[in-house]
Amino acid sequence: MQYKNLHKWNVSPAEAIDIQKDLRKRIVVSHQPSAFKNVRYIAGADISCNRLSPLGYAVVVVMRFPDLEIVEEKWVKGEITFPYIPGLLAFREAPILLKAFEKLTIEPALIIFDGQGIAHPRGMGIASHLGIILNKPTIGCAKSKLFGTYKEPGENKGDFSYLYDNRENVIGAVVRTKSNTKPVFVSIGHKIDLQTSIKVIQQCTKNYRIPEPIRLAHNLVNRLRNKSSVVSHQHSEIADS
DNA sequence: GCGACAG
DNA sequence: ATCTTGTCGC
Repeated sequence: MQYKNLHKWNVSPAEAIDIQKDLRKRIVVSHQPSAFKNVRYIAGADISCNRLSPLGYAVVVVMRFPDLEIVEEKWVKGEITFPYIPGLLAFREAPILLKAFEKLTIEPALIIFDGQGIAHPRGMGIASHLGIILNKPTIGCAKSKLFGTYKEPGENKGDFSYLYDNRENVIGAVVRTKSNTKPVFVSIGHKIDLQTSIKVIQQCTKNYRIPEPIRLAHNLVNRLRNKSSVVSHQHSEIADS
């Protein structure tokens, strides 16, 4: 999968904020839900990092839609250097995620990210940021809130409420993907509308709170990290003995 | 000054 | 996110 480098990543937090403010103007908000009637492939992406080393993994899983069969999985191992700073998640995760996207041979019509889209202090969460760079429709689906106010949605699967910024604008939705379970925070990433985003998230959710594309990406990234920790443990045992 | 704060 | 033990519910 191809993309254009729009800016550098090894920047200071202040420079990162300037980049986000600049990219904000380039978000495309779609108003045509019907445009996704013939979606064939949906991707989910996630990373995993070790507390002790800068080495981490990134995974992209592509699934056929709407049957959600896995059609491609790509992963990379690499350094994750930028620290986690609320509001600057993309600067930590995007560089290694892009390396995984480079390996994709199947072009997904839509990508779901584990994090916010426009439901962000500067309207530039990781889903919007990577949507612009990859030039693809994207959705942000986070496990918790970063920004905005909302009322708790109903307790049944399918119930949702809206997320608002401090001027009463709708910036996302709080969606109950599983009954009696914490909701997820859905927002537009790029080139999509909120109604479609909610619908896609619901159609990608089976028996778990987290929609399948990012749930499986998360699973794989953790399997990779655990596998490598077993190997290094064996090495240390050999060294100790 | 204080609380909130994706992963 | 990661680490980490038991515990509550479907």
